[in-house]
Amino acid sequence: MTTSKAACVGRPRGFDIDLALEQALNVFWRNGYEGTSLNELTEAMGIKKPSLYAAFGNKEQLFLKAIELYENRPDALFNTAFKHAHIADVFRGLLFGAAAKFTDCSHPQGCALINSTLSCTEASESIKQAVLERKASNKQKLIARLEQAKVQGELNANCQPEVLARFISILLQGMSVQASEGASVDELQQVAAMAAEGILTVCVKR
Amino acid sequence: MTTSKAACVGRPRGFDIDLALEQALNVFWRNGYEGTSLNELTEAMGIKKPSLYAAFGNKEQLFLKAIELYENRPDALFNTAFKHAHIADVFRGLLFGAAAKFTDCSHPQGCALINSTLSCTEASESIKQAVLERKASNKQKLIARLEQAKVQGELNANCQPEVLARFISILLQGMSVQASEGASVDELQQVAAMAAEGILTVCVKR
DNA sequence: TGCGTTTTGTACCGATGGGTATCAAATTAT
DNA sequence: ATAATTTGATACCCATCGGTACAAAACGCA
Repeated sequence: MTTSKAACVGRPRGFDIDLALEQALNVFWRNGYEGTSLNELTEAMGIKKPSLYAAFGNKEQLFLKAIELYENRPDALFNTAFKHAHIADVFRGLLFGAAAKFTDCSHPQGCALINSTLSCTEASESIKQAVLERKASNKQKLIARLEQAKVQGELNANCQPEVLARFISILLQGMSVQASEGASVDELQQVAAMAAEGILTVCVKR
Repeated sequence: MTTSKAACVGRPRGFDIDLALEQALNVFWRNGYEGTSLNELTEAMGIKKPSLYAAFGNKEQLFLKAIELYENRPDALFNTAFKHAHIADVFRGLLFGAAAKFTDCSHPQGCALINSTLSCTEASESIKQAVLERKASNKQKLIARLEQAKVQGELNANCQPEVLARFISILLQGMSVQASEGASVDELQQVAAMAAEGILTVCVKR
Protein backbone atom coordinates (compact mmCIF):
# COMPACT_ATOMS: atom_id res chain seq x y z
CA MET A 1 0.00 0.00 0.00
CA THR A 2 2.53 2.52 1.10
CA THR A 3 5.62 1.04 -0.54
CA SER A 4 6.35 -0.03 -4.08
CA LYS A 5 4.67 -3.43 -3.87
CA ALA A 6 4.00 -4.86 -7.29
CA ALA A 7 0.34 -5.21 -8.19
CA CYS A 8 -0.23 -8.35 -10.27
CA VAL A 9 -3.56 -7.31 -11.69
CA GLY A 10 -4.43 -4.46 -14.00
CA ARG A 11 -2.32 -2.55 -16.45
CA PRO A 12 1.38 -2.94 -15.67
CA ARG A 13 3.38 0.16 -14.75
CA GLY A 14 5.14 1.58 -17.75
CA PHE A 15 8.26 2.82 -15.97
CA ASP A 16 10.90 1.61 -13.52
CA ILE A 17 9.85 2.99 -10.15
CA ASP A 18 13.33 2.75 -8.62
CA LEU A 19 14.93 4.47 -11.58
CA ALA A 20 12.30 7.21 -11.44
CA LEU A 21 13.02 7.73 -7.74
CA GLU A 22 16.70 8.08 -8.48
CA GLN A 23 15.99 10.73 -11.09
CA ALA A 24 13.83 12.56 -8.57
CA LEU A 25 16.67 12.41 -6.06
CA ASN A 26 18.99 14.03 -8.57
CA VAL A 27 16.61 16.93 -9.15
CA PHE A 28 16.03 17.53 -5.44
CA TRP A 29 19.78 17.23 -4.92
CA ARG A 30 20.43 19.98 -7.44
CA ASN A 31 17.59 22.38 -6.60
CA GLY A 32 16.56 21.64 -3.03
CA TYR A 33 13.04 20.76 -1.96
CA GLU A 34 11.24 24.04 -2.54
CA GLY A 35 13.36 24.90 -5.54
CA THR A 36 12.10 21.83 -7.37
CA SER A 37 8.78 22.01 -9.22
CA LEU A 38 6.56 19.13 -10.20
CA ASN A 39 7.17 19.93 -13.84
CA GLU A 40 10.92 19.52 -13.38
CA LEU A 41 10.34 16.29 -11.52
CA THR A 42 8.00 14.72 -14.05
CA GLU A 43 10.25 15.73 -16.93
CA ALA A 44 13.34 14.25 -15.28
CA MET A 45 11.48 11.10 -14.26
CA GLY A 46 9.93 10.67 -17.68
CA ILE A 47 6.39 10.34 -16.31
CA LYS A 48 3.28 12.49 -15.99
CA LYS A 49 1.91 14.00 -12.83
CA PRO A 50 -0.88 11.48 -12.13
CA SER A 51 1.64 8.64 -12.43
CA LEU A 52 3.90 10.36 -9.95
CA TYR A 53 1.09 10.84 -7.46
CA ALA A 54 -0.12 7.27 -7.87
CA ALA A 55 3.34 5.85 -7.31
CA PHE A 56 4.74 8.14 -4.60
CA GLY A 57 1.82 9.95 -2.92
CA ASN A 58 2.81 13.59 -3.25
CA LYS A 59 5.84 15.84 -3.52
CA GLU A 60 6.62 15.58 0.18
CA GLN A 61 6.54 11.79 0.32
CA LEU A 62 8.51 11.58 -2.91
CA PHE A 63 11.21 13.73 -1.37
CA LEU A 64 11.35 11.66 1.82
CA LYS A 65 11.68 8.46 -0.20
CA ALA A 66 14.41 10.02 -2.31
CA ILE A 67 16.34 11.04 0.82
CA GLU A 68 15.89 7.57 2.26
CA LEU A 69 17.36 6.13 -0.93
CA TYR A 70 20.26 8.57 -0.66
CA GLU A 71 21.07 7.78 2.94
CA ASN A 72 20.84 4.01 2.58
CA ARG A 73 23.37 3.85 -0.22
CA PRO A 74 26.21 1.52 0.76
CA ASP A 75 28.78 4.10 -0.30
CA ALA A 76 27.24 6.92 1.77
CA LEU A 77 29.89 8.98 3.53
CA PHE A 78 29.07 7.97 7.08
CA ASN A 79 28.57 4.31 6.14
CA THR A 80 32.06 4.01 4.71
CA ALA A 81 34.03 6.26 7.04
CA PHE A 82 32.94 4.39 10.17
CA LYS A 83 34.44 1.14 8.96
CA HIS A 84 37.98 2.20 9.80
CA ALA A 85 39.52 0.75 12.95
CA HIS A 86 41.53 3.79 14.00
CA ILE A 87 39.82 7.08 14.76
CA ALA A 88 42.44 8.96 12.76
CA ASP A 89 41.30 7.07 9.67
CA VAL A 90 37.69 7.86 10.48
CA PHE A 91 38.57 11.57 10.49
CA ARG A 92 40.43 11.28 7.21
CA GLY A 93 37.65 9.16 5.74
CA LEU A 94 35.03 11.77 6.56
CA LEU A 95 37.02 14.81 5.45
CA PHE A 96 38.63 13.45 2.30
CA GLY A 97 35.54 11.41 1.50
CA ALA A 98 33.50 14.61 1.64
CA ALA A 99 35.99 16.42 -0.59
CA ALA A 100 35.73 13.61 -3.15
CA LYS A 101 32.01 12.85 -3.02
CA PHE A 102 30.83 16.46 -2.82
CA THR A 103 32.65 17.27 -6.04
CA ASP A 104 31.96 14.01 -7.91
CA CYS A 105 30.63 15.21 -11.23
CA SER A 106 28.62 12.03 -11.86
CA HIS A 107 25.89 13.57 -9.71
CA PRO A 108 24.97 17.03 -8.36
CA GLN A 109 27.57 18.75 -6.18
CA GLY A 110 27.52 18.83 -2.41
CA CYS A 111 25.53 16.68 0.00
CA ALA A 112 21.90 16.07 -0.89
CA LEU A 113 20.86 16.03 2.74
CA ILE A 114 22.61 19.27 3.62
CA ASN A 115 21.67 21.19 0.49
CA SER A 116 17.99 20.33 0.54
CA THR A 117 17.35 21.73 4.03
CA LEU A 118 18.83 25.08 3.16
CA SER A 119 16.03 26.07 0.82
CA CYS A 120 13.21 25.29 3.24
CA THR A 121 11.01 28.14 4.45
CA GLU A 122 8.20 27.86 6.97
CA ALA A 123 6.00 26.50 4.18
CA SER A 124 7.82 23.17 4.28
CA GLU A 125 8.66 22.98 7.95
CA SER A 126 7.87 19.26 8.19
CA ILE A 127 10.39 18.48 5.46
CA LYS A 128 13.02 20.54 7.22
CA GLN A 129 12.39 18.76 10.51
CA ALA A 130 12.59 15.33 8.88
CA VAL A 131 15.96 16.14 7.32
CA LEU A 132 17.24 17.72 10.52
CA GLU A 133 16.38 14.53 12.37
CA ARG A 134 18.44 12.50 9.91
CA LYS A 135 21.35 14.89 10.28
CA ALA A 136 21.08 14.74 14.06
CA SER A 137 21.06 10.97 13.86
CA ASN A 138 24.25 11.01 11.82
CA LYS A 139 25.88 13.33 14.34
CA GLN A 140 24.86 11.00 17.16
CA LYS A 141 26.56 8.10 15.39
CA LEU A 142 29.68 10.20 15.09
CA ILE A 143 29.55 11.11 18.78
CA ALA A 144 29.20 7.44 19.68
CA ARG A 145 32.19 6.55 17.52
CA LEU A 146 34.25 9.29 19.16
CA GLU A 147 33.32 8.14 22.65
CA GLN A 148 34.33 4.64 21.72
CA ALA A 149 37.68 5.99 20.53
CA LYS A 150 38.11 7.87 23.78
CA VAL A 151 37.45 4.73 25.83
CA GLN A 152 40.03 2.94 23.72
CA GLY A 153 42.52 5.67 24.56
CA GLU A 154 42.84 7.05 21.03
CA LEU A 155 41.67 10.53 21.97
CA ASN A 156 43.13 12.97 24.48
CA ALA A 157 41.41 13.08 27.85
CA ASN A 158 40.36 16.72 27.49
CA CYS A 159 38.75 16.08 24.12
CA GLN A 160 34.95 16.45 24.16
CA PRO A 161 33.26 14.12 21.64
CA GLU A 162 30.20 16.34 21.33
CA VAL A 163 32.22 19.42 20.47
CA LEU A 164 34.46 17.55 18.09
CA ALA A 165 31.45 16.01 16.35
CA ARG A 166 29.88 19.44 16.00
CA PHE A 167 33.12 20.80 14.63
CA ILE A 168 33.26 18.10 11.98
CA SER A 169 29.57 18.53 11.13
CA ILE A 170 30.15 22.23 10.58
CA LEU A 171 33.13 21.50 8.37
CA LEU A 172 31.13 19.05 6.28
CA GLN A 173 28.26 21.50 5.93
CA GLY A 174 30.60 24.25 4.87
CA MET A 175 32.31 21.96 2.38
CA SER A 176 28.94 20.95 0.96
CA VAL A 177 27.95 24.56 0.44
CA GLN A 178 31.29 25.36 -1.18
CA ALA A 179 31.01 22.37 -3.46
CA SER A 180 27.53 23.28 -4.64
CA GLU A 181 28.86 26.77 -5.32
CA GLY A 182 31.52 25.38 -7.62
CA ALA A 183 34.59 24.56 -5.49
CA SER A 184 36.98 22.01 -7.01
CA VAL A 185 38.18 18.71 -5.58
CA ASP A 186 41.63 20.12 -5.01
CA GLU A 187 40.35 23.10 -3.10
CA LEU A 188 38.30 20.94 -0.77
CA GLN A 189 41.12 18.41 -0.38
CA GLN A 190 43.50 21.13 0.77
CA VAL A 191 40.99 22.22 3.37
CA ALA A 192 40.38 18.62 4.40
CA ALA A 193 44.12 18.14 4.85
CA MET A 194 44.45 21.24 6.97
CA ALA A 195 41.46 20.25 9.11
CA ALA A 196 42.71 16.70 9.54
CA GLU A 197 46.12 17.97 10.59
CA GLY A 198 44.53 20.29 13.14
CA ILE A 199 42.26 17.64 14.58
CA LEU A 200 44.99 15.04 14.80
CA THR A 201 47.37 17.51 16.41
CA VAL A 202 44.94 18.75 19.00
CA CYS A 203 42.84 15.68 19.83
CA VAL A 204 44.61 12.45 18.95
CA LYS A 205 47.31 10.83 21.08
CA ARG A 206 50.45 9.85 19.25
CA MET B 1 16.42 58.85 -10.35
CA THR B 2 17.93 55.60 -9.33
CA THR B 3 18.68 56.33 -5.69
CA SER B 4 16.52 57.58 -2.85
CA LYS B 5 16.78 61.27 -3.69
CA ALA B 6 14.05 63.27 -2.02
CA ALA B 7 11.54 64.79 -4.40
CA CYS B 8 10.33 68.19 -3.14
CA VAL B 9 7.23 68.32 -5.26
CA GLY B 10 4.15 66.13 -5.23
CA ARG B 11 2.67 64.02 -2.46
CA PRO B 12 5.28 63.24 0.21
CA ARG B 13 6.27 59.62 0.85
CA GLY B 14 4.33 58.21 3.74
CA PHE B 15 7.02 55.90 5.13
CA ASP B 16 10.71 55.93 6.09
CA ILE B 17 12.55 54.43 3.15
CA ASP B 18 15.63 53.40 5.17
CA LEU B 19 13.52 51.79 7.84
CA ALA B 20 11.54 49.92 5.20
CA LEU B 21 14.77 48.66 3.65
CA GLU B 22 15.89 47.38 7.01
CA GLN B 23 12.63 45.49 7.46
CA ALA B 24 13.08 43.99 4.01
CA LEU B 25 16.59 42.89 4.95
CA ASN B 26 15.24 41.09 7.99
CA VAL B 27 12.73 39.16 5.91
CA PHE B 28 15.30 38.16 3.27
CA TRP B 29 17.67 37.25 6.10
CA ARG B 30 15.13 34.89 7.60
CA ASN B 31 13.71 33.31 4.44
CA GLY B 32 16.33 33.75 1.73
CA TYR B 33 15.70 35.42 -1.60
CA GLU B 34 13.38 32.96 -3.27
CA GLY B 35 11.75 32.00 0.00
CA THR B 36 10.51 35.55 0.47
CA SER B 37 7.29 36.65 -1.26
CA LEU B 38 6.25 40.17 -2.07
CA ASN B 39 3.33 39.83 0.33
CA GLU B 40 5.68 39.03 3.19
CA LEU B 41 7.86 41.97 2.20
CA THR B 42 5.08 44.53 1.95
CA GLU B 43 3.57 43.36 5.22
CA ALA B 44 6.90 43.62 7.06
CA MET B 45 7.71 46.97 5.48
CA GLY B 46 4.24 48.34 6.18
CA ILE B 47 3.69 49.46 2.60
CA LYS B 48 1.77 48.28 -0.47
CA LYS B 49 3.24 46.78 -3.60
CA PRO B 50 3.13 49.88 -5.85
CA SER B 51 4.98 51.87 -3.18
CA LEU B 52 7.62 49.18 -3.00
CA TYR B 53 8.12 49.14 -6.75
CA ALA B 54 8.21 52.93 -6.94
CA ALA B 55 10.81 53.17 -4.20
CA PHE B 56 13.06 50.18 -4.94
CA GLY B 57 12.46 49.07 -8.53
CA ASN B 58 11.63 45.40 -8.12
CA LYS B 59 12.27 42.43 -5.86
CA GLU B 60 15.75 41.85 -7.22
CA GLN B 61 16.93 45.44 -6.77
CA LEU B 62 15.34 45.57 -3.34
CA PHE B 63 17.33 42.51 -2.33
CA LEU B 64 20.59 43.92 -3.64
CA LYS B 65 20.03 47.16 -1.76
CA ALA B 66 19.22 45.21 1.41
CA ILE B 67 22.44 43.21 1.07
CA GLU B 68 24.40 46.37 0.48
CA LEU B 69 22.95 47.81 3.67
CA TYR B 70 23.90 44.61 5.51
CA GLU B 71 27.48 44.55 4.29
CA ASN B 72 28.17 48.22 4.91
CA ARG B 73 27.19 48.11 8.55
CA PRO B 74 30.07 49.29 10.69
CA ASP B 75 29.74 46.27 12.98
CA ALA B 76 29.86 43.74 10.12
CA LEU B 77 32.01 40.72 10.97
CA PHE B 78 34.79 41.36 8.49
CA ASN B 79 34.84 45.09 9.19
CA THR B 80 35.50 44.59 12.89
CA ALA B 81 37.74 41.51 12.84
CA PHE B 82 40.29 43.08 10.51
CA LYS B 83 41.01 45.92 12.91
CA HIS B 84 43.15 43.75 15.17
CA ALA B 85 46.90 44.15 14.92
CA HIS B 86 47.88 40.53 15.48
CA ILE B 87 46.69 37.82 13.14
CA ALA B 88 45.80 35.59 16.10
CA ASP B 89 43.27 38.19 17.18
CA VAL B 90 41.89 38.38 13.64
CA PHE B 91 41.26 34.62 13.78
CA ARG B 92 39.59 34.88 17.16
CA GLY B 93 37.63 37.94 16.05
CA LEU B 94 36.25 36.11 13.04
CA LEU B 95 35.42 32.85 14.80
CA PHE B 96 34.06 34.15 18.09
CA GLY B 97 32.46 37.10 16.33
CA ALA B 98 30.62 34.67 14.07
CA ALA B 99 29.51 32.60 17.05
CA ALA B 100 28.12 35.72 18.72
CA LYS B 101 26.59 37.50 15.73
CA PHE B 102 25.11 34.43 14.07
CA THR B 103 23.15 33.63 17.23
CA ASP B 104 22.24 37.20 18.21
CA CYS B 105 18.50 37.00 18.80
CA SER B 106 17.92 40.68 18.01
CA HIS B 107 17.87 39.69 14.34
CA PRO B 108 17.50 36.49 12.28
CA GLN B 109 20.07 33.76 12.92
CA GLY B 110 23.10 33.09 10.76
CA CYS B 111 24.71 35.31 8.14
CA ALA B 112 22.35 37.08 5.78
CA LEU B 113 24.80 36.86 2.92
CA ILE B 114 25.45 33.15 3.34
CA ASN B 115 21.86 32.12 4.01
CA SER B 116 20.33 33.97 1.11
CA THR B 117 22.45 32.28 -1.56
CA LEU B 118 21.52 28.84 -0.40
CA SER B 119 17.94 29.09 -1.53
CA CYS B 120 18.71 30.27 -5.06
CA THR B 121 17.77 28.04 -7.96
CA GLU B 122 18.48 28.70 -11.62
CA ALA B 123 15.51 31.07 -11.64
CA SER B 124 17.48 33.67 -9.69
CA GLU B 125 20.95 33.03 -11.02
CA SER B 126 21.83 36.71 -11.22
CA ILE B 127 21.10 37.17 -7.52
CA LYS B 128 23.23 34.18 -6.69
CA GLN B 129 26.12 35.52 -8.73
CA ALA B 130 25.89 38.95 -7.13
CA VAL B 131 26.06 37.45 -3.65
CA LEU B 132 28.84 35.06 -4.62
CA GLU B 133 30.87 38.04 -5.84
CA ARG B 134 30.48 39.74 -2.48
CA LYS B 135 31.53 36.57 -0.68
CA ALA B 136 34.52 36.19 -2.98
CA SER B 137 35.46 39.79 -2.29
CA ASN B 138 35.37 39.13 1.45
CA LYS B 139 37.56 36.07 1.01
CA GLN B 140 40.04 38.12 -1.01
CA LYS B 141 40.28 40.63 1.80
CA LEU B 142 41.00 37.78 4.19
CA ILE B 143 43.68 36.39 1.90
CA ALA B 144 45.30 39.80 1.69
CA ARG B 145 45.29 40.10 5.47
CA LEU B 146 46.85 36.64 5.80
CA GLU B 147 49.58 37.45 3.29
CA GLN B 148 50.36 40.60 5.19
CA ALA B 149 50.66 38.55 8.37
CA LYS B 150 52.95 36.12 6.61
CA VAL B 151 55.20 38.94 5.44
CA GLN B 152 55.31 40.21 8.99
CA GLY B 153 56.43 36.78 10.13
CA GLU B 154 53.32 35.94 12.13
CA LEU B 155 52.49 32.85 10.10
CA ASN B 156 54.54 29.72 9.51
CA ALA B 157 56.41 29.59 6.24
CA ASN B 158 54.52 26.52 5.00
CA CYS B 159 51.15 28.14 5.65
CA GLN B 160 49.18 28.90 2.45
CA PRO B 161 46.99 32.01 2.85
CA GLU B 162 44.56 30.85 0.17
CA VAL B 163 43.96 27.50 1.80
CA LEU B 164 43.69 29.00 5.24
CA ALA B 165 41.20 31.60 4.02
CA ARG B 166 39.13 28.89 2.37
CA PHE B 167 39.23 26.87 5.57
CA ILE B 168 37.94 29.80 7.57
CA SER B 169 35.27 30.61 4.98
CA ILE B 170 34.04 27.04 5.16
CA LEU B 171 33.93 27.20 8.94
CA LEU B 172 31.94 30.43 8.86
CA GLN B 173 29.52 29.02 6.31
CA GLY B 174 29.01 25.90 8.39
CA MET B 175 28.50 27.96 11.52
CA SER B 176 25.96 30.13 9.72
CA VAL B 177 23.98 27.10 8.63
CA GLN B 178 24.09 25.62 12.13
CA ALA B 179 22.97 28.92 13.64
CA SER B 180 20.01 29.24 11.32
CA GLU B 181 19.09 25.67 12.23
CA GLY B 182 18.95 26.57 15.88
CA ALA B 183 22.45 26.10 17.33
CA SER B 184 23.13 28.05 20.54
CA VAL B 185 25.87 30.59 21.26
CA ASP B 186 27.64 28.15 23.53
CA GLU B 187 27.69 25.40 20.95
CA LEU B 188 29.20 27.69 18.33
CA GLN B 189 31.66 29.18 20.81
CA GLN B 190 32.98 25.74 21.69
CA VAL B 191 33.54 25.02 18.02
CA ALA B 192 35.13 28.44 17.53
CA ALA B 193 37.51 27.73 20.41
CA MET B 194 38.49 24.36 19.00
CA ALA B 195 39.03 25.82 15.53
CA ALA B 196 41.04 28.73 16.87
CA GLU B 197 43.23 26.37 18.87
CA GLY B 198 43.84 24.23 15.80
CA ILE B 199 44.67 27.17 13.57
CA LEU B 200 46.96 28.80 16.09
CA THR B 201 48.74 25.51 16.74
CA VAL B 202 49.27 24.63 13.11
CA CYS B 203 49.80 28.00 11.43
CA VAL B 204 50.90 30.65 13.89
CA LYS B 205 54.43 31.06 15.17
CA ARG B 206 54.75 31.38 18.90
C1' DT C 1 -8.83 77.98 -6.65
C1' DG C 2 -6.75 75.49 -9.92
C1' DC C 3 -2.53 72.80 -11.93
C1' DG C 4 1.30 69.71 -12.26
C1' DT C 5 3.50 66.16 -9.74
C1' DT C 6 4.14 62.29 -6.86
C1' DT C 7 2.35 58.71 -3.71
C1' DT C 8 -1.15 55.46 -2.32
C1' DG C 9 -4.84 51.90 -2.40
C1' DT C 10 -7.52 48.80 -5.07
C1' DA C 11 -8.05 45.74 -8.25
C1' DC C 12 -6.16 43.28 -11.66
C1' DC C 13 -2.69 40.65 -15.12
C1' DG C 14 -0.44 36.33 -17.02
C1' DA C 15 2.46 32.62 -15.37
C1' DT C 16 3.36 29.04 -12.38
C1' DG C 17 2.78 26.42 -8.09
C1' DG C 18 0.94 21.67 -6.15
C1' DG C 19 -2.74 18.60 -6.83
C1' DT C 20 -6.89 16.11 -9.13
C1' DA C 21 -11.15 14.57 -12.07
C1' DT C 22 -11.99 11.97 -15.93
C1' DC C 23 -11.77 8.68 -19.16
C1' DA C 24 -9.21 5.74 -22.52
C1' DA C 25 -5.70 1.99 -22.75
C1' DA C 26 -3.70 -2.21 -21.09
C1' DT C 27 -3.48 -6.14 -18.46
C1' DT C 28 -5.30 -10.45 -15.36
C1' DA C 29 -9.07 -13.29 -13.75
C1' DT C 30 -13.37 -15.62 -14.73
C1' DA D 1 -15.48 -12.65 -24.42
C1' DT D 2 -16.13 -9.88 -20.65
C1' DA D 3 -15.69 -8.00 -16.09
C1' DA D 4 -12.43 -6.13 -12.76
C1' DT D 5 -8.55 -3.47 -12.02
C1' DT D 6 -4.74 -0.53 -12.58
C1' DT D 7 -1.96 2.81 -15.35
C1' DG D 8 -1.73 6.56 -18.68
C1' DA D 9 -2.63 11.19 -20.90
C1' DT D 10 -5.31 15.32 -21.20
C1' DA D 11 -7.27 18.87 -19.22
C1' DC D 12 -8.50 21.20 -15.50
C1' DC D 13 -8.84 23.22 -10.24
C1' DC D 14 -7.54 26.96 -6.99
C1' DA D 15 -3.86 29.49 -4.65
C1' DT D 16 0.07 32.16 -5.07
C1' DC D 17 3.79 34.19 -7.58
C1' DG D 18 6.06 38.82 -9.31
C1' DG D 19 4.47 42.83 -11.42
C1' DT D 20 1.24 46.73 -13.06
C1' DA D 21 -2.95 50.01 -14.68
C1' DC D 22 -5.63 53.25 -12.90
C1' DA D 23 -7.63 56.70 -10.41
C1' DA D 24 -8.09 59.02 -5.92
C1' DA D 25 -5.36 61.56 -2.52
C1' DA D 26 -1.87 64.82 -0.94
C1' DC D 27 1.39 68.02 -1.61
C1' DG D 28 4.11 72.78 -3.86
C1' DC D 29 3.34 76.45 -6.72
C1' DA D 30 0.85 79.90 -9.05
